[in-house]
Amino acid sequence: MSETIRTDEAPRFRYSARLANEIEAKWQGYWEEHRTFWAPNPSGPLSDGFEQMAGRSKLYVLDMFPYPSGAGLHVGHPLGYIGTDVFARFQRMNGHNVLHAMGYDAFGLPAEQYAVQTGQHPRVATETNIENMRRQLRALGLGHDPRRGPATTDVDYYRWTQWIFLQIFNAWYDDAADTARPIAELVRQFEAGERAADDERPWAELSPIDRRRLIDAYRLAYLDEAPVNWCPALGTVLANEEVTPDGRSERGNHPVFKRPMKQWTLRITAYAERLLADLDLLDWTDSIKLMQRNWIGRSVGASAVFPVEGHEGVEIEVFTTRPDTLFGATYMVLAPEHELVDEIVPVGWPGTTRGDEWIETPAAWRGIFGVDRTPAEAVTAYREFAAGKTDLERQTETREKTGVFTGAFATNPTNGESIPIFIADYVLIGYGTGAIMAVPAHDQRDFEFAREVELPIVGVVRPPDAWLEAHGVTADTPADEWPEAYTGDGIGMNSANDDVSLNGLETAEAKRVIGEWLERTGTGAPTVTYRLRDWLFSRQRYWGEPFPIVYDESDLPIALPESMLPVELPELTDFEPRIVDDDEQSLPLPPLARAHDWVNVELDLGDGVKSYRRELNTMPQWAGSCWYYLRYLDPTNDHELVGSEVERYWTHGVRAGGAPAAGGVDLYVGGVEHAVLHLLYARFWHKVLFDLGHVSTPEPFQRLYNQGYIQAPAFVDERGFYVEVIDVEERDGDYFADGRPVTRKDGKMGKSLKNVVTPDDIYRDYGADTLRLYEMFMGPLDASRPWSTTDIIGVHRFLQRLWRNLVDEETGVARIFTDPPDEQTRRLLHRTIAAVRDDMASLGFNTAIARLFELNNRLTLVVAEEGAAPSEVATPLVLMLAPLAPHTAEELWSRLGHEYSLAYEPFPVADPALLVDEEIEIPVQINGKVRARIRVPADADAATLESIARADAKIAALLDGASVRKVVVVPGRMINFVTD
RNA sequence: GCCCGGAUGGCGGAAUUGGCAGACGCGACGGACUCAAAAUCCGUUGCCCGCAAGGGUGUGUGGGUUCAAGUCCCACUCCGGGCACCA
Repeated sequence: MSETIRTDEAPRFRYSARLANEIEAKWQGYWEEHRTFWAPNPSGPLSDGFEQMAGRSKLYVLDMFPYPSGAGLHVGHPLGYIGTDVFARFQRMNGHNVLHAMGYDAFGLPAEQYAVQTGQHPRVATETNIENMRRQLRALGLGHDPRRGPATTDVDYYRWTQWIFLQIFNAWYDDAADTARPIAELVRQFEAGERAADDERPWAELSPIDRRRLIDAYRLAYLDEAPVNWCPALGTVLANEEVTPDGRSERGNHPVFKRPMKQWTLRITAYAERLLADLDLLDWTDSIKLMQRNWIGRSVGASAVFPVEGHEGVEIEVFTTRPDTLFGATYMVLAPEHELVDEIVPVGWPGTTRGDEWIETPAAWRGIFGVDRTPAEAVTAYREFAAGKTDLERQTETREKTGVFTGAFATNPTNGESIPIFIADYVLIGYGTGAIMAVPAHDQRDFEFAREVELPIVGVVRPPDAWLEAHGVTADTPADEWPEAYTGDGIGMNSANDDVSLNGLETAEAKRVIGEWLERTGTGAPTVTYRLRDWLFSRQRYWGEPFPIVYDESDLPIALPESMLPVELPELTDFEPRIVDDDEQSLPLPPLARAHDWVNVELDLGDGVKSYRRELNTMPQWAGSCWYYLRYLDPTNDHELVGSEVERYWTHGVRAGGAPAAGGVDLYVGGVEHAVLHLLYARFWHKVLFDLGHVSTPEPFQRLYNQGYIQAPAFVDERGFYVEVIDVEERDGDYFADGRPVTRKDGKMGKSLKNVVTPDDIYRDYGADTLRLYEMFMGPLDASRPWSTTDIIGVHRFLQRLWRNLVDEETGVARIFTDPPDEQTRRLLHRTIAAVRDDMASLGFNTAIARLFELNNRLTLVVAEEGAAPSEVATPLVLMLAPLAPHTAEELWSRLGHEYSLAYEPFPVADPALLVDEEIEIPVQINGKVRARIRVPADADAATLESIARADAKIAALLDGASVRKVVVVPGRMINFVTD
């Protein structure tokens, strides 16, 4: 139910929704007309007015790129946008040249899916949605620079997205220099013989095709045939980051399958170490840094090579974090998909030795599908079993270890032991080398598998006595009688050969010694491995950026020259992704394949006009959002991504306290859901651009702030379905919809929970300033909090009272007197200014607003007495209100007699002399309990305070007869008498 | 399972380095204005005992450090988030 204000009876100039709407429309028009929020660049077409900014320091405030949804905004969306706007306006008043703008991340699935359903071009829906969102955001009074709001779908924009892709494609990572370099430098190194192909063949002996293959393998963007996340329901492949832990698509929650496919991949892993290390330069919350660290997943250990017996030159490389346990490796495990498996599987089962005894392959080794199969059959059966497991089954399963013997053996390089090679699905193809050495005594998974399959367990680290005791064993108990693996550190044992001994060494020392030995003997080396995988970068969609890539008859990719950009999306009428066949193994057929005239082109790429085939995939939605913050800086530049002077001006590092600054955006506000995906991808692209000299800072976002979500009451009926919140009524604490009981189940506001409140409703009932103020007042910006329509009235009343304190409700004329206010009011004013300044600087808008409430409450008393407000209070109060409720503040400012906008008026500064009181009240405690309060001079010393306290009648009475053991006096704070 | 957050009145939330718990707002209650209602204005409002003065108690639970703990330490409960067979 809306709070309808009976405007017909209210005074003409009472602050009501009607008046607020009038004021808001007026000032939104004014700001637009006067270009109030145009932030001038130091040079170039957007530099008009830069001289007037001389002496001001720059500030770049940024919101995460919004997707223009067809549903329009609900009140949860603009929370962060309001926060950045308040901060930007505050800092503008503090003398900064503030850049604040908003564009649209407009490629992507929803528009395309809508297009598939309706046959309407996605551009149409996208443009309508952007228009609607612009309207809703404009009504909020956000102070954006309207010249800087590109959409990723603009040809002028995606031309540069394609250009960045070309930079990435035409670069390689120079590990020695730890930087990306133009690919031409690599070609030159090969030509000059400074570098040879992996197979040692000299450049001169390579065919042109082989040369291209060789170079392509170094590029930061490369085609890779690898198992990828294939989502048939979406008709596309997905990046690892877009797949949920239970193996479903993050968008739409559809099942995702692993399929080998040839796809574009970006070499983000080359940057793993820098992405990790440079987190230290950033002012981000620890939790976001931690999520990035976890995603990158650095782990330190060693690689080791195990020769496969009977196969000359065939080796299995493993990674281990516990190289000190190498002597305890009693078997190996390959991931079922490992490429060596087929090569090493023998025709028949071999025998093996156990102690001195020669035995046939034990039944337990041959797998769970019967013992009468050949090794090849057993391997095939196991692979089918493993691949058939859905990810959900893997979740719910008790994680019982299964696996099968390949029939092959490897040699443990430390002790020469012959150890069997298994495949098992507890080893993942996607991590490390997809193969492990198994040390069952010191790894719980290996231990469980060894128990299951009857493999030997040899202890090589002596556990501490406490562990032995807790597990009911002694130091003499063989490891295969332990109840579980010992995975901690300890003293090495059973670990010596003629060349090296780890016996008696602490774990850390043993790791060092064996690392040296591995390196010396060429059987391995200390290594660092990352969990991060390269970024799968192609999608089988229509509504995305086409790749600036063509293929010739060799099927190898060829980058188009910059001069051929943009590669525009061809017009289609059917946008649906298809699959080649209707079975499980089906392959995606991108919609662009149907644009035959576009796909097959005649081009002159330097050696005459020839026929080429265009790349059919498009880029993922992340592509456009990886770099938009750079385009905001120089949106009209048609010969550069961003002009370097402009780029340096807006992104040079400023960090308080002299700590090393990463530079980039000064304040970046957005939801925590982008903690890994967008923020990792954007950092990666930025670093590539940095390495190649296109940007001047190593990081894109100096300070990141995660705003919370607006939650809202939601209700489910007996069947568990959500019901529209508007249909729910409350009776004595119970809830009913259409007379049926429903249960309250709050959650993030959104269409799916049917609990959406739109900003348009709130504008209508209260005005945009009330909405802004309410969202900022609800709680700290970084916390999620429940929307409460009843609470809004509080901030609306505040605006109404403040307005009434300054303006006659009947005539609209300001009621101001110029005499100074009383001393108490003046002191409160200056305390308020000091507190509001601090709060706004630290984004503590909720407490800043509370302070303004207090000052206004005081002003109400003054006005009641005097009939008008002292201008010495009114003026700073309006200025302090301006960032939060800009329309109302502008209107008051103008009614106070000012001709121009207050957007660049200096924010009030407190007089320090008025912040200190001469006399203060402090509590007097007896044994920690407050028994009295005394008024004392603010600078009274401890002795004075004690004597004043003792003189207090009540304290004197309570202390009478008690023996005071101790007196704690904190001058300016409190006094505590401790008695026996 | 591992790693991060968090828990304060009926509700949203305030509380520098340990120093008066509950700022500010909502709601509720009482009053003024009104024929009446809404709006507006004034007052009260953590809980318990008490007519009152006043006293007791109180920041998820249990313990500890301290003259003093929402804040620090230990153990736990619940809620939210991230990761998860990561070698």
